[in-house]
Amino acid sequence: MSHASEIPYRYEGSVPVGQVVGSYGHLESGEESGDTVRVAGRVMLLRTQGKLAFATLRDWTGEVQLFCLQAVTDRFDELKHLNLGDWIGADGEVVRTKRGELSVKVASWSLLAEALHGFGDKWRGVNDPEVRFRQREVDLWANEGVRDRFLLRSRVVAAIRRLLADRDFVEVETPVLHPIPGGGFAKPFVTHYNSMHADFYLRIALELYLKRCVVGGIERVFELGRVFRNEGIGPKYNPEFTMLEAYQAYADYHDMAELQEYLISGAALEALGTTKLVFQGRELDLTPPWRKATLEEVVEEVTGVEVNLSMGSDELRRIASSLAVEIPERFDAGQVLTEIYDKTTEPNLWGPVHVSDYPESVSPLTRNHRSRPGYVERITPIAAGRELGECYSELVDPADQRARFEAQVADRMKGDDEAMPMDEDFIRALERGMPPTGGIGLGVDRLVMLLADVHHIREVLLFPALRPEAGQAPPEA
RNA sequence: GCGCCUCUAGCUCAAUCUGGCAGAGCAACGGACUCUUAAUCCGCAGGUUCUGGGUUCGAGUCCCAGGGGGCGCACCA
Repeated sequence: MSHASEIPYRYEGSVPVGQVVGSYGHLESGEESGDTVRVAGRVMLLRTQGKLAFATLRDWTGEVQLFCLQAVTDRFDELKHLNLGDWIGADGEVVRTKRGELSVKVASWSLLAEALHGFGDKWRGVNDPEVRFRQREVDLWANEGVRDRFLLRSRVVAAIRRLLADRDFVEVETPVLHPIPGGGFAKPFVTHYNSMHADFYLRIALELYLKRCVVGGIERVFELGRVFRNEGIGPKYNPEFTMLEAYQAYADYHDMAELQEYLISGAALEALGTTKLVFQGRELDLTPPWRKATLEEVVEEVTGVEVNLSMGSDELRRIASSLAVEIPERFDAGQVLTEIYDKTTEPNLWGPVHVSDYPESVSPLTRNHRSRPGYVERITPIAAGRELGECYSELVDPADQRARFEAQVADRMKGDDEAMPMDEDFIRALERGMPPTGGIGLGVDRLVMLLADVHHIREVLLFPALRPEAGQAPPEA
């Protein structure tokens, strides 16, 4: 039996439940306020008792009890037969019951939506991951804390925008469809543009277009957007994720490390009210300034082994082997050094710490170090054993950039399918003159994971990537 | 891609180890109840135990194959 025809098109004047609870905390048990309010939300629990009924009504600001009396409440018998999960709106006086529960004593009410499917065990909700992630709407209202986590995410993103605006950064939107994938190391998704008879790539990074904005005179520019990487799914990996990149003219990587601290600690402060948090049971203090250390220093701290790029490839490979780190044949000394750091050190840095100065061969868009040959000016902010982002002194010399791309193309020929292709458009932009510029990248999902204290990226993505459901054929089979 | 684990009522889970009538709570349905708080009480109903095959007098349970899902590894800057 459908009640669709009863559902109004509009429901006016309802007050957030949290506001009702906040405003009438002073009522004594058994006291009636004399004030009538209208509330709306989902019926979470229903306790009927003859000529009395109590319902728990939840909206996105909180819960309040509905107190219903046969003698007072319209359509009382109908109300007693609502389903858990139905949406209703109710008008009534704010009272506190004899047993002390703040309530709306319902005079009249309207059905606003019917829940035709159950929503799991009323105490334990739904555990099945298949339901939690494929039918997230169920997870959002059946499981404690899930919706709050996404509200937290929203606050983090809003905070990042505001903090950047406060430093005069301008937000832009650049193409998602790229003729040449660039700006990072990753396998792209390929798509086809019918009217151009050409393949395009979903972007793997924002970098190259944003730098062209700087060349064009947008001196502080950022984009907060989705990027796509054709990779496996894991606790920290989803094939599409949200990345912040920001570029600032006249700044170097130290300035950008400071910007990272400002954004990360500022987002924590705005979203959580503090920069001192607990992640997976361990304290983490994001209050700036963060410690700075070179890559070699942190490797030595964690492993007790001294490493240095000037040791050369053979010596570094011997060290890697002694630390049980496997190294692919094609790696050069810089890649070996970075691999040792990635495998042995980074997961053990609780931080927060800025790890600085990476080998040139792993950073083809980054400017050479001003005093350390073979290195580039790159800092990675690490907290809780994870990389939150990147900070760079950007490479601005077009000739150098061309040489780096050529080295990448050579790697690609050797079988590295994540090495960057040549991008002539980008080089031409640099040839028009790019001022000294600092850049950052920040993984928004991983930042939210840290602040929300969850260990799986699925918990901070509303609709994480899942295998297509069996039996769900694509539109064009 | 490799390894491990898992699949029982709408939901959350027992029964599986050690083969012997497939169960409970919640939800649903019917009823009682004027202060409940995961209300309580009475009643009723609910199953292709993921699928297929095998062993056995007898399989939810053991074996094989397949499927869904999870976790780990690999991939992943």
